[in-house]
Amino acid sequence: MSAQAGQKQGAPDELAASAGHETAGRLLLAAVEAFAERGFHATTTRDIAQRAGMSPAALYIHYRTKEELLYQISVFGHQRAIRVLGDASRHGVTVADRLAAAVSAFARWHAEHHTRARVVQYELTALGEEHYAEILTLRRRAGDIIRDLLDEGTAGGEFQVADIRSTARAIMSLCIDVARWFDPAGSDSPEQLGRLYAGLALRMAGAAEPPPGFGA
Amino acid sequence: MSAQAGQKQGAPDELAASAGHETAGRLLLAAVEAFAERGFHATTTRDIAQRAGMSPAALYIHYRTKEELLYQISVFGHQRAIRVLGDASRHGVTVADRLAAAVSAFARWHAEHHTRARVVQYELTALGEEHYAEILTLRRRAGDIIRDLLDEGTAGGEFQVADIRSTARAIMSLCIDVARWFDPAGSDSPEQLGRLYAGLALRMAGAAEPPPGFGA
DNA sequence: GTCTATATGTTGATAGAC
DNA sequence: GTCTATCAACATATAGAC
Repeated sequence: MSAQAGQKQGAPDELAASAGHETAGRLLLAAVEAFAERGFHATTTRDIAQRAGMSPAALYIHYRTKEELLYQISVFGHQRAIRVLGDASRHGVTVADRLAAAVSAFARWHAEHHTRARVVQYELTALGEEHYAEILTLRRRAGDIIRDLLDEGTAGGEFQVADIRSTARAIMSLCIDVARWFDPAGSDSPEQLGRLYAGLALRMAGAAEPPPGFGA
Repeated sequence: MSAQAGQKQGAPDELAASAGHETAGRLLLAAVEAFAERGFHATTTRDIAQRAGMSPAALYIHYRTKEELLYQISVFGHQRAIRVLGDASRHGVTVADRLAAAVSAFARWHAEHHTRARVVQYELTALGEEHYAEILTLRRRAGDIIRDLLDEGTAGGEFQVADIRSTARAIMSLCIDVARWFDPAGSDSPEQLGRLYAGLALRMAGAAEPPPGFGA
């Protein structure tokens, strides 16, 4: 795969652009692919540089360490995922609509960006201590979005949830795990998956089923 | 942590025993911990040997390669998880009871054995091609257990599932992801988690809610 | 079966030319 | 800003003594 693999023609990648420098952005995309395939620790700086079409030394002009690459990917990925989740969670009149929109968007993000989601969700522990703590703060924000929706829906009688904290965690967990198994060559599109997961989340929340013919 | 970390006093570990030789078993347990902490590729044979209290060379008396250690862990772990799932799935009169039992047991296994479950579920891709294919066959069997239950319940009118294949995958996915986040120091016990997840799975399957006071 | 010692290659990161 | 060349540390796996 080339350094631009996964990059749609003419659609500038946000992650690459976030680096501020063209070469730095290319290295960032190369690192995502390498980390997703082999994991952070097993990825060599040589591999990253090679995927970006550069010499091993070039990496250190743009990033102090290999860990800094992971950190940039992690921060940006979390920010995007949380934004997608948060925006969708304000998109709807009823709480059920908003939960469905939030879950649909979050699951869909993990399917569409499954490669970088894999790095974002599974390589966290390779971060340095300070960077790790910083990311955990971001993650708490994401969990709170779902929990607030369950809180609101339960208080208003639209949802029936015995354990809000655990149920919110389960819904997040369901969406996150998409990054592990999703295969773009499989039969489900990210959109279909999002719709399906929205329905599952509503059921998990004990929301009243829509009458047949509505939704689904 | 010592090589016996996680090992309850006097309770012989099945995984260790499966090696057939005491030292080989100790190396297997050491490898599980190392792979879970750092990932397969990033784990050194020195680290494994050291955790088992042996010299680096001792590993190669019992295992030809580092990959063979992962393979043994993977086969045994999958066999156990599938057995736990399959046994529970025959435990109940109604389909709903059996689905609840299966999900409860499967989620609980991932919580109780979260360290080895992490290796089993997330280090698959580090296996050699043949070993990987072998494990995939095992995994398909696990997925089929849940799918068969959804099939049966839907045919009998007890469940309401639009997309059986995807819903079965989602239920499996929910349980598997427990290995990623479960913290034994957290507030939920594996048993509580199993109960909660059984209820969530029933809802995902569109099973009729038990009247208040029954179950939950 | 376990050890010490080591062969052979690779690693993250740097030095210095251009 | 990028390259080639390189360092010191570390990797997997093996040889041979006990």
